[in-house]
Order: sequence, then structure tokens, then C-alpha cells
Amino acid sequence: MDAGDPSFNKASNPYVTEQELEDNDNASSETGAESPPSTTFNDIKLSPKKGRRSIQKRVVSVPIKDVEGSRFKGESAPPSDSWAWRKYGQKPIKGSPYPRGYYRCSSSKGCPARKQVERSHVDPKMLVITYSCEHNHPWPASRHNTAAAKQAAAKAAAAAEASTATVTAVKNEPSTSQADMEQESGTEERFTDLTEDSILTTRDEFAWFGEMETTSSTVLESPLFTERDDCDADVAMVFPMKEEDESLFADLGELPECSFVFRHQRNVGPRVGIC
DNA sequence: CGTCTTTGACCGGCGC
DNA sequence: GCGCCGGTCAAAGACG
Repeated sequence: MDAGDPSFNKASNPYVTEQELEDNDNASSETGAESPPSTTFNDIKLSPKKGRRSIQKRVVSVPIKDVEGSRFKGESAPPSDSWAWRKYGQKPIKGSPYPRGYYRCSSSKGCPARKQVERSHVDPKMLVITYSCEHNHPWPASRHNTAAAKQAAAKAAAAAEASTATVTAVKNEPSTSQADMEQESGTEERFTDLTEDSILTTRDEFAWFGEMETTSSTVLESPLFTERDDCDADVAMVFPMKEEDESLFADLGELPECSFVFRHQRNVGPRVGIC
């Protein structure tokens, strides 16, 4: 995904919807209640005191049923991805029986990325995740490369023992339409697991993702971003499972039947597939 | 020992 | 102007 691919953006991607900024959470929650997982992109402006002029915000709704049995039962499970997140707060939200967790990117110092995780009060089976980051801010190294990452991986490894199968059982059955998309748009311009799944793509909206390639070699080292061919075939199955990787993907096993993937490809920005 | 989560307090924005 | 609410801070304890 680069400047040469203007078609691959939130406006053209049928799996991405935009919603009113002020209704980010509610909108996504409501959407999640009756529709497949949805995502939204928003550029927002925070108060000057925050020192952040332009914040990119993305709202993701994912089914949470698989999380029910995890250690996050009853909580808003922080979705796993390739980065480390540190929880810095939790607040009960008015109108919702579920608290909202506030997570900060801990993959690198000074990382401005944040995400909020909460259950949809409309549909408790849906998890609403809001990602936000400064516009164009370089995305940090994969959590593979941090102490926190190792610790998280260790935790994940423990959890993986009980859910290793889940890692590979993530629903990612290539659909006909998916295959078609692949052929039409090229293998590097598509996601897997599109059926009834939402997709996040990143271009200008999340340029800071795109900078990963230049800011962190560790990202490229991760099979998440190197096994492109495999990814094309099946997100859940494609990655060679080294121990470390298993740990990483063990987290995925805790996600609601979902493989949450940040893909980073040559000339193509990273993408997030929500299923 | 370093990093994490938890949790109450604090602050600022916004609506009335 | 006031109160409510969301977001963040920071201290304390837990964990590996």
C-alpha cells in the first residue's frame, strides 16, 4: 500500500465504514450488535493541551465470544496484535455495564498510540476497540523486540497450552469471493478472511503504520510480516510456529474467533484483519 | 529488578 | 457557574 494505490483506502474498501466521530463507540457498538464486525476511521482533533493536533482514530468491533472462556472473562480483553500494550486505566462508562480499559503502546518509549477496549453495552458479545495515534507518527517496533513483549509472550505461551488448537482453528476459510479478490487485486492488495469480516486498511489514515518498515526492522523480522505468501492463503495457518510465534499467536487464540493481523508488505502498508 | 495491572484521584471539556 | 463525564496520572502491589 503506497501512494500508488489510491484505491485501497477507507473510502473504497467495502469493509470499512466511517461513522461520526462523536459516535465512535456507540456507533460501532450498535453496528456490532446487528452486523458483522465493523471498523471506522476517524481523524480527530484533540485539545491543544494534549499537544496532539491530529489524532487518527479507528474503531473496531469484534465478536467476543471466544474471550468468554479466557482469562479475560468478564472483562474487556485487550486484543492481541503485534505490539505491546500497557493498561494505564480503566473507567466505568456511563450507560454501559462494562468498564472501558485504556491501553498505551509500550512497544517503544514515547509511543503515542493508544487503544481503548470495552464491551459493547448493546451487545456484550461484541468487543469495541478504539485505536488512536498521532497522525503520521511512526509505529513502533513489534512487541517481539521488547521486554514487555517477551513477558507478554510468556503469558501467552502459558495460555496457549490450553488453546493451542484455537490458534490454528481461527476461522479463516478462504472464500470464493476472497479468492476472486486476490486474483483481481493482486496478492499483496488483499486480506484474507474477508467473509463477513471487517477489514482495516491503512493508507493515509494510518501512515504511521506504514512507517513501520522504515522504523523497525523487527517488524519485518516477524513472520507476521514476512510470510506474505502464506498470509495470502490463510491468515491463521500461514505462520510457521516457532515457540515465540506460538506465544504471540496464543494471544490470538483468546480473541473472538479471530486472527488479528497486522500485515506489512512491500510497498503495501500494514493492514489489520478483523474477523 | 523491571514491568505489569489495579485503582482512586485529578484534570479538562462539555452540556445545562 | 456548576456538575457530569471521559481520559489520564500516579502510587501501590503483583508477577516473572
